[in-house]
Amino acid sequence: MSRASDRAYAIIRDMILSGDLPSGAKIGEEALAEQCGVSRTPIREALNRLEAELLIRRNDTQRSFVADWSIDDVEEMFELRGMLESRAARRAAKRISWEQIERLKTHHEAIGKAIHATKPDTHSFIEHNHLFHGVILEASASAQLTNMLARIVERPIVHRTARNYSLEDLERSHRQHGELIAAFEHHDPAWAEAVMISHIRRAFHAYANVHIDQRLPDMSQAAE
Amino acid sequence: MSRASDRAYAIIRDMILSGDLPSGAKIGEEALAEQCGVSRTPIREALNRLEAELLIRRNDTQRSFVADWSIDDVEEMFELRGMLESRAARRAAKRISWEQIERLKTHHEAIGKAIHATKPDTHSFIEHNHLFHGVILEASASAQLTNMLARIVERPIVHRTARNYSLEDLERSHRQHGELIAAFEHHDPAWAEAVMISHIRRAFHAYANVHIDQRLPDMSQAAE
DNA sequence: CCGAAGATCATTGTATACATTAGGCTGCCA
DNA sequence: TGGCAGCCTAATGTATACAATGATCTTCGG
Repeated sequence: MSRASDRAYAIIRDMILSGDLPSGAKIGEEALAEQCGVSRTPIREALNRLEAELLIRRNDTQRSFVADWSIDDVEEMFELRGMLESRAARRAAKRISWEQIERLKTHHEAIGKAIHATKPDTHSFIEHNHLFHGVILEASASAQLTNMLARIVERPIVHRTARNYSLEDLERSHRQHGELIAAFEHHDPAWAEAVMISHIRRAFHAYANVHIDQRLPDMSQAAE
Repeated sequence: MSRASDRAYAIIRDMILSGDLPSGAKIGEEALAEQCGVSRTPIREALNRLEAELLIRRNDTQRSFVADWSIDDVEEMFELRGMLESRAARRAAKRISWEQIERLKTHHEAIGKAIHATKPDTHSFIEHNHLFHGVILEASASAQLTNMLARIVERPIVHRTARNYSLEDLERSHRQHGELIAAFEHHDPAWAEAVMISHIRRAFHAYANVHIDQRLPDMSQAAE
């Protein structure tokens, strides 16, 4: 997209993700325009995008606020992501090319290095993890899945999840990626789908354990 | 949303749905502004919304075109809709109130009347069908499901599907709605989910039979 | 003293003018 | 004659000014 509105989008999103703009905070277009150094026009475009991604809510009179995510929202988000990503994996398994599998392996190795550095390189992990899933989405060849998942993956929780992974979590995630690659090499949709479901659900529980010690959600309903 | 940008959105969407703007047609902001009687600013907002709904595509240089939907895209759309709506139905079954069930019954009756009028009232059918599914979405109490389905339901194919329903299709749809209400009255998530899946898949096949006589898609893979 | 109504202020919606950039046309050169 | 280069045109991106609308504060009446 355009330069200014993209910058504004990135800046505002980071302000929300970093907690600089706390949940429920009022968002004024003019104030943001000043902070971002652009006019209100690109700010408005950025706010529309952020609203579509549910990072921002608007009250009945179009005033914007930072959305607050309850634990139930987070759980629902992970489940939707699981549905969509597993479906993408199934489609990808039928269509993925050897070139795409090679790229998966490249990111897979990079993640391995990031984990086993003297100190785990979380930033590199997140980066290549994102690219890894991006290749699968590309291989799924579904504009609609891509469209929907794009809105989910950039959300606060997904970022904070990986940041709080233990070494064990990181290694488990890495192993699951390896399993996904194997499923793709065999072009086995059911296998890829199953691994992906497991992968996302594991991520949810890693998040839940860190962020809500007091409440272990009853998964018997949700996970079924 | 705002008055002018909403009107612009509705006008442009109708131009696409009616085929006035055919697939692949170039979309110029200024030309549309003139046709809609507003300035480019609300037009741009409308185009962003339509792009998010995949009714419009943008090339690498931000120029807009009417998206073309292949039969595979349509199939994928129905499957995504099935996933999301069945999930909404499951959630709704756990949470739906008697007041909401009453509203479902109201729309159910209205649909019945629309079907059995001297000449089936397609417009009324579509309207109350939309409201019926809207109540379920409301009862699901998931902002994220609502958000995602809102983008899908307004798409060209969904509209054209009902328009081409035979009397038999209409009655079958009506019966399935009745079944859904029963599932909700018993607060049975599995039942509601199953009926909804069947409901959406039936809609897909009704669409496919009308629009592609030449190719009956191999559902063994997709439906699975 | 409390409540309601009106005015003022703040914020968002729209229009227009300007900047920037991609695409195309024409003319020159090989 | 074909291809490339530079200008020209058209379309999008951004800023700013203005309009409309909702919120808040003040004041007047009960």
